Amino acid sequence: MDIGGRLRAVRESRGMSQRDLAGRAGLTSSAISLIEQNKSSPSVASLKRLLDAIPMNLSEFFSVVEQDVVPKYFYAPDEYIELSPQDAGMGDGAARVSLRQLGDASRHALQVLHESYPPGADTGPELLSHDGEEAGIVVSGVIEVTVADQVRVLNPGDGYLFNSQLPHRFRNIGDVPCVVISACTPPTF
Amino acid sequence: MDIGGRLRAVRESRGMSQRDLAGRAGLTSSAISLIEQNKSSPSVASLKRLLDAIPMNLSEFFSVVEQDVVPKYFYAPDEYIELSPQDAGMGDGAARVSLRQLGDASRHALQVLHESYPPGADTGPELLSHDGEEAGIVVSGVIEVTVADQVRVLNPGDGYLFNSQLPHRFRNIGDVPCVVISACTPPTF
DNA sequence: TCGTTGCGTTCAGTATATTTGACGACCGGC
DNA sequence: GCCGGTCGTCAAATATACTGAACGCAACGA
Repeated sequence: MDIGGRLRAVRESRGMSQRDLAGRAGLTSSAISLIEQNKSSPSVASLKRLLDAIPMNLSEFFSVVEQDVVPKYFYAPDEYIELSPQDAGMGDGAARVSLRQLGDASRHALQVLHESYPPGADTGPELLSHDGEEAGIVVSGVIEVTVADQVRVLNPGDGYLFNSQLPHRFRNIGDVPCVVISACTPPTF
Repeated sequence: MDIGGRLRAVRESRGMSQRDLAGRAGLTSSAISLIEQNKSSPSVASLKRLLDAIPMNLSEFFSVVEQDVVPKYFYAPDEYIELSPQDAGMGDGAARVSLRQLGDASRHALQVLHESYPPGADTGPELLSHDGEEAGIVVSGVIEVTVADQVRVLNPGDGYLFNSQLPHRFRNIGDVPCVVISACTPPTF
């Protein structure tokens, strides 16, 4: 939790001096100096004023991600990571569901999956996970989705978007596999 | 910036009392009471101790989105919001690109798009945006993607995943439209 | 060699966050 | 009614963040 180092990096990347930033944020350069040396821990109110002056929001500020040494941006189908429905918190009825994940989610803020549900597949009520959000679009086939107390049958082109904390369930009620491309943030498994 | 209300909501969703949380976080319940009433603005150090005890990380804490009164989870194709390539920071070569967005991204942490690039479409080098990440999977057609100094041609099933701060560009170099389902976090336009 | 300008840091004093200890309100059991 | 327990809040004391005025340093030009 190197708040000071992070603040200094952000400030310098904007080409501001401590006094510049102090002026815009309505603080003093002394305070910024102490914060950047981790000699004081700013109140949220003060940190927000600093970030407003940069500008950057608090959520961004705290979600620093390391960059790969040789960054990898592209993935062929056979490079996807196969996830087990179990790890994803799905029930026994989802044993044959294919979950293929783009890249290494543990190193990213965004998790994208290529999901294929065979006919009859049923995730069962999934365990609650993080505070993140989940969304997806149906590419082919038909799937019944339950979120909290709502049930809907989604056709190709339809989508869903909800808070991951809500109980949710996917069932392929058709007779052909259903392919869905989905995204979560932050990664939940 | 209702830090207090947010903290109270999170604490109560975990079924903790102020004293419970105080015990686990090494603070006192009085401090929590004042913070929840927005009568004091916690230092980042204190807030982190509180969130560690919940547990939740700072980034998640600050990326709060309002929940609809009657929450909407499902979207038909005609309910998608049509975005203009201009607003997305794309160049003139992308005028005919179709960008259809799931839900109202300004109220969510996750933005999912159904994108269709006609033959010859070219976004040009896109403007840098937030600190978030961008990812997607090609559904049909062929597209050339440039990220920083890397160029790749992606076929159906291929995907991409990179930090939104990197310069990036999409070009449909085939002779049929290319459909991509993409996700960003946090929403950038 | 100066004086000036701009940088980050330090220090004593002030404002504010946090603790300690107490209060009233509520609830279930007797 | 009257407990014992738990809840959130409040008031005074203490710890800590922040201010305002210094300091030392390096770069630049007269």
